[in-house]
Order: sequence, then structure tokens, then C-alpha cells
Amino acid sequence: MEIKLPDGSLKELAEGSSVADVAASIGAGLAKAALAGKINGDIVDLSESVQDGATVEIITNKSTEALDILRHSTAHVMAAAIKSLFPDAQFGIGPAIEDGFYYDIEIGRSITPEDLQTIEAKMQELVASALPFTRKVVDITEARSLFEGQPLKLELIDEMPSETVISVYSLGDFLDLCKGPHIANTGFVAAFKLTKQAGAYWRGDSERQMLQRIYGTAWFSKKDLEDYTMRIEEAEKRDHRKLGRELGIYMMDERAGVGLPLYMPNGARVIRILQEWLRRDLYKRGYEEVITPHIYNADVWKQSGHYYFYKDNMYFFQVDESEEKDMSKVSEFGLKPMNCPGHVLLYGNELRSYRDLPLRFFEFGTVYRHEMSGVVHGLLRARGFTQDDAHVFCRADQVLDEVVAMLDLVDHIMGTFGFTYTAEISTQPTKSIGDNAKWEYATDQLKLACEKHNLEYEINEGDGAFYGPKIDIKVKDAIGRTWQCSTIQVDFNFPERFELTYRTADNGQEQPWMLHRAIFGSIERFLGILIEHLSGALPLWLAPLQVAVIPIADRHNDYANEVRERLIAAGGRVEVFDQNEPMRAKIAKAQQQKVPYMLVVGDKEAESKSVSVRERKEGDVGVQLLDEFAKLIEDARI
RNA sequence: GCUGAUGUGGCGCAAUGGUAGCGCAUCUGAUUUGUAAUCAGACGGUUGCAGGUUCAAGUCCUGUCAUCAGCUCCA
Repeated sequence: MEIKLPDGSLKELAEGSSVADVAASIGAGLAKAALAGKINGDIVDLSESVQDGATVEIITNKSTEALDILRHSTAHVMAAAIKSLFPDAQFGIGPAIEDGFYYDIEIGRSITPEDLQTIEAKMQELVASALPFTRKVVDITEARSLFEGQPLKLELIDEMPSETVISVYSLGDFLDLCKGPHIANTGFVAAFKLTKQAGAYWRGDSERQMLQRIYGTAWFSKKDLEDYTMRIEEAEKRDHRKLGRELGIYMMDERAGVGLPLYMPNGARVIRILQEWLRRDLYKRGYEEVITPHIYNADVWKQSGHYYFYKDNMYFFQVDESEEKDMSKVSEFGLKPMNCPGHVLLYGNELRSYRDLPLRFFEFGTVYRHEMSGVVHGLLRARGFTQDDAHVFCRADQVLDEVVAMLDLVDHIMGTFGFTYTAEISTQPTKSIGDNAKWEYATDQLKLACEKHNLEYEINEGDGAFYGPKIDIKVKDAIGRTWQCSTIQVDFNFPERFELTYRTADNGQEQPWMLHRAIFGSIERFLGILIEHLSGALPLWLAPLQVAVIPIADRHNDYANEVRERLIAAGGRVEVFDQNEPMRAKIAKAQQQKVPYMLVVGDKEAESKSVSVRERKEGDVGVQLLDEFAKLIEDARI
């Protein structure tokens, strides 16, 4: 028989040859390096036999799929080690993930850090003995008997269609249900480390039992593992919680409450600049700014439905409005967890004409959500935060253009900060309101808008809000975590429940379409991600302190203050570092504060009305006339 | 909320069950400096909180609060 290689050449082979035979026929070196194969694009085990006319590719550790195969295989090695140390262990699943792998297990108690060491040592033994992975194909019935007494595995088998061909892999005396493929033997595992252990719900369902999850990382060389460890350490240095404190951005205090950031002067400045920058852009784009209350009578939350859907996650309180103070006339209020009701009430306050649409309200709205204690995380997930929230009321035929304009705004803002992002469209969930035709139309408009905007998207089937479909924009942070920032949502709930209408051209009444959108999402979350992204070195226009004027000796303080005043007149944020310290120490301080420019001034500069400019990344960039430098600061005004 | 780990001056760290130390920062004094940290002195904590074990607890135990790493969740 004949097969095709990726380069297009043909190869003659004996009937019943396997992928491994193909590798061997190309060369002994390749046969040794082969991890798995690809038949017509599908990743398969080396033992898989090839059919006449198929295209066969050999996967080696240079291939893009190789790390996943290695990591998944290392998860099996770990499972085998656990099986020999804890014979009664039950196994869940053990996939490859970004940078590593995990395996969910149950040994009747929690895994301790010491266990991790023991398991790792056992794994080293298995790796040293170059144990082979052996693949076997069985039917459902056989699989059931092989995994007798392993309820977690049996549950997985039970969910497979009855005609499925199941592959199992054995590694020594450890047998696992697995699609494969795997490395030929454990000798390929060159560098791995067990990194952490945590609880994880079986099948990701919080109603079900919690298993022990062990995480590890695996690489093809010790060097790669070291680089990875370095990368993690570097990422920790730029953690926004550490930098947030060091740069005077924000603090937390137990006494204030969990998840409630307090902004220090630098943080307040940055947030105000971000807001003003966006505000000006939004005016250009046809938005109107509004301001709405932080608390609403509970009746509003009842009408919107939030009272019933989110009561546990909202802050409610009662006020006695009677003169007798006998709680006879108690009113209930709720802190807003989102800004929609205010904007909806504003819309409904006037009779709206089709000519008014689209009507775009925006607000920097501070909201409070009682997030569960385990999820609060610095600025990235706080209980009080400010959304750059907007609601657009429009006609059905305007939805597309509005969403395209929003995507354009996302592009502009993320591009300004150098973020790359991905888009996901979430569709109708099983429990939802609004008729199917509307859902279909709305979802199509979102897809069309992405296409019109040349934005690739993934579909999150059934993951939309109960009130409408949405586009979520996720950006990547320094440690490689993805965070949801921008969101564009269609809402069928509010217009219905608050009976919003507009007068049509033919004097009829129609219900407007309502779009929610936030670009930063939460300003604090965005700032947190931005700090990590830039290692705290905010661009000149956004830096809380733009210029540190550094007099060399006390006698230069007067000129330093003159420089400061000149630059403040140019709109700059400037401070004179006149502490009784050597210049070098002042520079060190300014560098640590990530101040974009340090201006060293001494006799020469005072004489010539100039400044010696030091840029935080470039270092000393030479002397400039003060007026010249002032222009630079002027240009950085938003 | 769940699983696990951790909690020592403002920050970063130390202290075989036996008198809580160090560096940075702060304050005072000296020094007046040319591109990443001048010198000296001083101040500052009873070890998250509440119980318990012990002759003796930062150290051991219980509870609780908070933080961290995950899981679940994120209108």
C-alpha cells in the first residue's frame, strides 16, 4: 500500500503498517524521536495502523502538539505513582492544560505538601525506568469490567454512546481510560514538577463531591522548566497587588471590609485621568453622560427581577421612615449592583420618538456586589467597583450599526494600551426570557457585527445571560490569565419589565431594543490588568506623577521649583525631590516609582534655563531647554 | 461557598517549647552631592483575634477572622 507524507511525497509500505512503521521507514532517528502521529489530520497513537492512501505525519517534540502529549502523559505517570502509593485511590480526569497538567483523584483524605514530594519521587523512579505506554482498544462492555470498582471512570464510560470504541492505556500495572495518544515510554519525560494541590469539584459541578487536584508542569528539557519557573517569578513581581501598594495606587483594610479598595492619591489620579480620557471620546461618539443613584428602593429591584435572582449577592438595608421610629413604616433599599435601572428610568421619563434613537446613556457607575469570599482578588475582583457603563436604546434595524460602533470603541481602547483580545459570543441558555425569534435575530446581529468588524469569535453555546445574548471581550494579563473586560449585551428584560416604548414614524408604539456595554468593564479591574501588563510603568499621559525634578544640591531648589511651576503651567503632574539626599538616591526613588521623566538640575541647567533629562527606560538622554521639554508635557495632555 | 496553605513592627524577612532580632522605610543630626540608594544615632512589634495545653507558647491544640493558590460563581 501507499501513503502520503506531509511534503507530498509517496511512500510504499507493507499492509497493516502502523504509524511507528512509517516513522521507521523514514529514518531510525525519526523512529526514536516519534511521539505520536497524525493520520489525515487526526492525532493518533504510534501503534495505530494506517490505511492505503492516507496522509501520515510524524509528531516529534518539535511539533506544536508535542507538549500537550508530553503533559498528558506526565499526568498518567503521576497517576501511576499515586496508584502505587495509594492503592485505593480513585481517579477522575487528568488532562494537559496550559504549561502543564493535572489529575483529579480521591484518596479518602486531603493531599499534603509532603504527599506531593513523595509522589514526585515515585514519578522520578517511573521516569528512570523508561516504562512503556501500551494501548489497547476495547468495547464498552469490556471497558466496564476493566474499570470495575472505579465509579468515577464508570460514570465517564456510561456517558459514551454504546458503539464507541474505547482505548485504554496501561503504564506498568496502572490502567487508564484514555483517548491518547501518549509518548512511547516514560523516558521522554525530561523535566517536570508538581506545583500545587487544590480541591476541585467532580465534573466541575459544585453540587458534587470535591476531589483532590494535583497540578504539575512538564517540559522537554530542564532548561525549558527553568525558563518557565523564571517566567512565573517575573510575573509575581508585577502582581498588581504588590505594585498597587508600592506605587501608592490602592490599599485594602480589613476594617473597611473584604474586597473594598481604598484609592491612594496616585490611584485616584490615574482613575480620574482614565475616566476623563474615555469621557471625551464618548462625547465624540454620540454618548450622553448621566448620573444615577447608588441606592434604589427595593421595589425597583423587584420590578427588574434582581431582587429575586440576585438577592444573596446584593446589599440590602432597611430604613424606618416613620416619625415614631417603631419600624412601622420600614422601607427597604438596595445598593446598585449595576446601573441599568437608572438609565431605564431616565429613558422612560419622557415620551421617546423614533427620531431620538439611538439614545446612548453612559455613566461611571460605582456598583456593589457581594461576591463570594473565595473569589475576591485585589482590584481584579472587588466587591465595590466602577463600571464604564452605557446603555443604548435603539430600533431593531439599528442594532447592527450600534454593535459595530461598540466593537470599534473596544478596538480603539484596547489598542491604545497594547492589549490583544479575543471575542466570545454567548447564545441563548436553557432558562431564558424573550421569544426565540428575538434571540435568533439578536444573536445574528452580534455575529454579523463581528464579521463586519473582521473580529474572529468563538461561540459559547447556551452561555448567554437569561435576558439576552452577548459578546464578551477577554484580554490576556502578564501571567497569561485571561480576564473578561468589555462586554456587549442585548437585554430583553428591562424594556419588557419597565414597559419602554417609542413612537414610530407611522404614529405607532414600539418597544425599543436595549444594549448594555462596558469597555473597561470595571475600571479597577482594567487598571489592575494594565499595571501588570506594563509592570507599573504607565504611559506618560496616564502616569500619576509624570516628572520628578531632582535638584543636585540645596542651592538648586529654587530653580527646581521654577521648573516645576513651568511644567505645571503646561498641564504636567510634577514634584520636586528636595529631600536631603544625594542625587543618586533621589533617582533611585523616582525609578522605583516608575516616574516617566527625571529632570536633574544643577548649576549648568539653572544658568541656561534647561533640564538634564533622564527617561525611566532609556536613562540619561541629554540636556534640553526647559521650554522644549515643556512642549513634551503639553503634548501628553489628554 | 468548597479544598489546602499561610498569618511576626508600615514593607520584606529571622527566631531547636525557654529574654522577639535584622534590613528597608520613619524621625534626629551630620553631609551639599552630576544620573539606581552618604554616614551616624534614635523610635517602633507581645507575634491576626479568642480560648486551651504547659513551669514556660511566635512555636503545640481548638475555634474564628483575614490573606494566598485552586474549584465553583461573576447580572
